[in-house]
Amino acid sequence: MNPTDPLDYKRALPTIRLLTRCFQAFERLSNANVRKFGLTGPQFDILATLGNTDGMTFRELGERTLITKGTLTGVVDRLEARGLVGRCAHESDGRSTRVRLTACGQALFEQVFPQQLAHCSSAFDAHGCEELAELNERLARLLHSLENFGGSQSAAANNGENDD
Amino acid sequence: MNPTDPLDYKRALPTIRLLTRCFQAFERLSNANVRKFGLTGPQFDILATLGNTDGMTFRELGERTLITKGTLTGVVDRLEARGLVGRCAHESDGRSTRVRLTACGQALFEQVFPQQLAHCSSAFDAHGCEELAELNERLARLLHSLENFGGSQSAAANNGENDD
DNA sequence: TATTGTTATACTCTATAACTATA
DNA sequence: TATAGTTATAGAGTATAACAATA
Repeated sequence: MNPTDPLDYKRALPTIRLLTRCFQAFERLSNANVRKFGLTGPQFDILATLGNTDGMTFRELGERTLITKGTLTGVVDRLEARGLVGRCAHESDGRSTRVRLTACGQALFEQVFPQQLAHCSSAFDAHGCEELAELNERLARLLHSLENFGGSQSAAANNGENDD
Repeated sequence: MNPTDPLDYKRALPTIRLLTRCFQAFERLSNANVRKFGLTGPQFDILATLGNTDGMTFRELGERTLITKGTLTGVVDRLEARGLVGRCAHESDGRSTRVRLTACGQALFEQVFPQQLAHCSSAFDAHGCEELAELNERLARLLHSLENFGGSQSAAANNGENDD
């Protein structure tokens, strides 16, 4: 049972199942909370990515949230229609648009983000810091493999940096 | 830094980010392959869940794939329109419908499932069996917390048992 | 009354590609 | 020519709730 035996194509199956189920369980938890604020998952992602920044271009926003440009226009449209984000011209590149939170969007971000984090984090209460740290190490290694696999996959996305 | 300190609401954030990014990276990998067969993610889920079974009711299929009944009708409709699954009356309960793979669906399952598994598993090649086993242990513990959190969350789903 | 599955509604996201305007 | 973002199209999944048939 060589760990890199190409014939043993089933060895990753338990990991795949667990990863999927963990994420789905987390997402249910997360979405149920986010929807109370009238936000969808992608909308919250954008709010969280724009929070505590000067705003960013569609391209940057797309790279961070893994939403493609055509879709992003629609999602941002809906947030703009609700007065949560605004578009403004880029200072130096006439092709670019900068998206940023409005005062209203910033207020919502400040209300939702910590509350959302607290809500989701409480599901991790049974797990000590060391346990999480070890899990993180292993997930980080796996992430590296998954993102660099094949080469046809697009460059690693670097999701939001908000940590307050 | 008490591991269960309720005030430390940010301690789970790195885990949440890694879990999300791992799953997204895996899903890109998985979906890219599945789409070559003209299947969407949910459609493949259903195919994989029905494979090597006698079929099952909508309720059971919904519990395993985490797709709600209204949506499930639509997804099954599309698979049925392509001749991959069929509906038949339940033997003992007149309210129930049994969904099962057609010969054509079974053939597609046998073609796609192992190939998909091999495709996805190769992204795990750099990880030894012991490393995966430890990751699995930790994910299983986390899954238990996530699925049992709050109590308002529905019972744990038990995704497919296909392992061939 | 409760459950199974269908139907209906309305929306959000997705993939894809053509298009514009700038660079 | 290449890039940034918009528009158009067509579909597919989602949440929600009302509904019919059966238990």
